[in-house]
Amino acid sequence: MIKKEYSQNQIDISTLIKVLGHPARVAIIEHLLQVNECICGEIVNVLPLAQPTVSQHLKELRNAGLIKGSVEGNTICYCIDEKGIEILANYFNGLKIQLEQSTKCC
Amino acid sequence: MIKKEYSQNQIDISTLIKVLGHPARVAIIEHLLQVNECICGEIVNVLPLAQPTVSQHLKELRNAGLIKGSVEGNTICYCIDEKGIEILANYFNGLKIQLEQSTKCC
DNA sequence: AAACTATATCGTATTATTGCAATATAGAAA
DNA sequence: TTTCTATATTGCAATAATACGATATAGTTT
Repeated sequence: MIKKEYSQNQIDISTLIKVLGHPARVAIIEHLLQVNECICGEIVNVLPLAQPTVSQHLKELRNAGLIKGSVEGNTICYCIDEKGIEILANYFNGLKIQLEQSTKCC
Repeated sequence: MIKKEYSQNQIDISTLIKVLGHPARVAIIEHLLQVNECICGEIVNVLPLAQPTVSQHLKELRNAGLIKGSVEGNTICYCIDEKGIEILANYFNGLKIQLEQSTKCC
């Protein structure tokens, strides 16, 4: 019995991944990618969700470092935080490369 | 009010992403990557979880197309399914590339 | 066939996530 | 300063995810 606990990396990356494990948050990222930046209200209009729910999803994305929001007077302008996306892209690319180098299995 | 529903792609990719949004399932993938292939029992020994729980996580990974399991007599040999990993790697790499091509924001 | 081993499934308790109405906050406009 | 507009927060109900003991299944060994 080895019974290792999860490594900090495993916890960190799964926590980050989890944030995009919801269609609303994927839709937000994809919308921001299309329009480059937009105010919160636009996202509320685009998604099939009420304003408080969108606000909640935006908060999670922000906490995770996947989007940034900057206050502009009355409104808040959101855009993608490249760093978060890059961490994810690098992680999965790393897995893919390791896979390519390993021998075929069962 | 535009209020679009999620696209099928958004639903599919978020569903796939979600499967890796748990440290146990990340740990399983990473272990399989290290050892190339192994029987279920080994994963039970490595993770800090009871056998039924591991079995459940393996099922989810398998249903999502992230691992494959082949029966070998009494035991089941699991290994990574490259296709699932590749879908994820490609998705995030696509986001990253689109980001690099877009202009800086707020 | 009886006992053993490896894995899966069932049932269920616990906890986490999601969604939203109601409300708070804070800047903008009147 | 009142009203309006944009966003956040609170409280809570509904649902989903997680973990595991108990048990089922199926191959293996004796």
